Amino acid sequence: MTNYVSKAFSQARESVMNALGALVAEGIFPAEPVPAFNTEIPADSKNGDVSTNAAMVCARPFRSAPRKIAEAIVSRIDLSGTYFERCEIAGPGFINFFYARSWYKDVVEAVLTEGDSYGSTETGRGKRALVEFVSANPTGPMHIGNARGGAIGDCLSAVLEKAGYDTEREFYVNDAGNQIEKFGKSLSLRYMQLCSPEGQKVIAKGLSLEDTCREIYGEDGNRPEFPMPEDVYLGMDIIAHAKDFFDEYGAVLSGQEESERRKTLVEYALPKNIEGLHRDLAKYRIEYDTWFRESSLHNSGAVGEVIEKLKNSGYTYEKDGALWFRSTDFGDEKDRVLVRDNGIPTYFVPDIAYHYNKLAVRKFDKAIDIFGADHHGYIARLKAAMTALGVDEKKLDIVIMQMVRLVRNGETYKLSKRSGKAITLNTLLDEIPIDAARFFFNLREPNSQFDFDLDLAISESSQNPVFYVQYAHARICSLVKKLAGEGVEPEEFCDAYAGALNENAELQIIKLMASLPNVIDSAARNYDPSEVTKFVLELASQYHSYYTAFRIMGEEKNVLQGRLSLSLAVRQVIKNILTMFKITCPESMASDSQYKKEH
RNA sequence: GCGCCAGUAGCUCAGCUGGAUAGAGUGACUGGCUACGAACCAGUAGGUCGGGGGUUCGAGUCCCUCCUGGCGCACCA
Repeated sequence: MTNYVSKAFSQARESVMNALGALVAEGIFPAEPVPAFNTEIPADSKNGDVSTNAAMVCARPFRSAPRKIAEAIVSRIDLSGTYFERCEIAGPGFINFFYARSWYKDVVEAVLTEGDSYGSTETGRGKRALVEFVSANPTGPMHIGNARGGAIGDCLSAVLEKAGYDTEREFYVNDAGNQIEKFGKSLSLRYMQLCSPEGQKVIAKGLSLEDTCREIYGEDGNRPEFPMPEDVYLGMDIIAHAKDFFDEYGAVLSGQEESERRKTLVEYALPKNIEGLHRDLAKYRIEYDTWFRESSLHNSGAVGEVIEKLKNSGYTYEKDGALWFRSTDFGDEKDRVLVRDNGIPTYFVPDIAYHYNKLAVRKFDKAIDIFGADHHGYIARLKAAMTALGVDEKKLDIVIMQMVRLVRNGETYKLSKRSGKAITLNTLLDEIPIDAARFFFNLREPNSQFDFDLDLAISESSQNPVFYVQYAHARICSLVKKLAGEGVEPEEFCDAYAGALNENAELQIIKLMASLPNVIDSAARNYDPSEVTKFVLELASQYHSYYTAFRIMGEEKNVLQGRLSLSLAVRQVIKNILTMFKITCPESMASDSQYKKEH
């Protein structure tokens, strides 16, 4: 798994350093330490394939003009044994290196021989990463924000895997605490409303579930006859659970204690909801390694232990009957309550126990959470707690994902879970292709807010960039088939074929493909899968352009085989990326006539 | 008021640790299928990189300040 960009970079740096060493030895330059200098790929290929600013940063210590230094370096530089055929001075003092043919040949060969594993790196080898994402409350269906979080989390996991990390995906199930209390309260209220005389009247009509709900509660689920308190869920899904239970067991719970009724209803509805989360996420092609239950932390005593550990750490105190964590000692804005004055721990405590479990118990080298932007204030206190517990907080990384604003007919929707009016993940996936959703949500970096235009996503999903990439792949498949029909099969890539790749467009494509390992590493380091998405879009774009400008069939043999090998390499790279993102990689697109009929 | 994130073409956004002439898509306009797939390509038009200071060989990128927008600032999760 050679990285040809990195290899060329280090060759360039080494030859510059050797030249500088010689110049200093000859007394031409003072024996000052060489400052750190950059090696980079210039934006414009006219400025070479690899460029360094070494001469410019040496200007000050050597007390000489950058261009003069560059000239001296170039006069002493030895490029034999490197991938470069020459170098030259340009602009204010850049030294620009130009690849020899052997570099291009080796890159194409590497893509073809490494095949499905091309692009993988060993950066994270031996390290275990845990990515926790979505972790939607099991009290209701998932919404469009979870769709973004799911796509980002799953594709980020894939990026980390490519970068060599032993990666696990995890869903944290909040099956305990206040949310569940609220869930039980909501279920109980709805159930009792169904048992009431007004409810019974409607049920007697034997309508469908949906119509029953509308008839009883109106469109928004909140009719004045059935007032609902502030702290309950109003969504139709709650009503549906209550109705299902009623249909199965009738009014058996109406005479029971409120707490008993809530418990029974939660035990009835929660597993169904969790099953629904599994189902919807599987449909979205997300498979978790672990579904971690919050309740397990309570049952195992881990929550109590964490309180003890924090007390022993000395970073807690009691005030107003509550137990506080001195998180300001670690840079948090204010201290936080761990245990309320009523003796019940806040949500913070099981969350500390959970992250302690990830890092100290299960010993992951990296624990990565995908948070919605509304939780960003939570990061400081969580890291503070890790530090207080003696866990290296640098192992905990939080990716902040900005909220999705839903736009329909030019209007923005306010997502409200309480009212139950949010667009569910399931609805979204019914309306737009999964390929498109997974790609679309990884088009921008997580920490950028963007509008999700539902009209656009539905009516013009064929314009989604994912089709552009898939089309490039299908085109190459089609080309290979066509050639096979003419009796032309791809042959092993050799010097003669490589030598026929002379067009600038061809060399650019090869350079782009060579950078995939760097893109993977960068995306893993920045926790940003969109870097990979942008890369594959750029590759598809360059290939489409190339394909239109140059012919392959009917060309002289070396040219034909050279271009065919290049095309096969492009196809391989596209396939590797789409596959890692769990996006289908079609060998043919729907036929043109069929496409036009549909649009 | 305090904190986090952002402001780049009409719209949606790229722009890697400061680098050479700021780029795509989309919309508008103009061309290209008897052609390896036109879900494609080529071209034209569109910019005071929110405003103002500063740092240096060099700033969309770093620092300060102001303006605007999003999100937070619970003994909710």
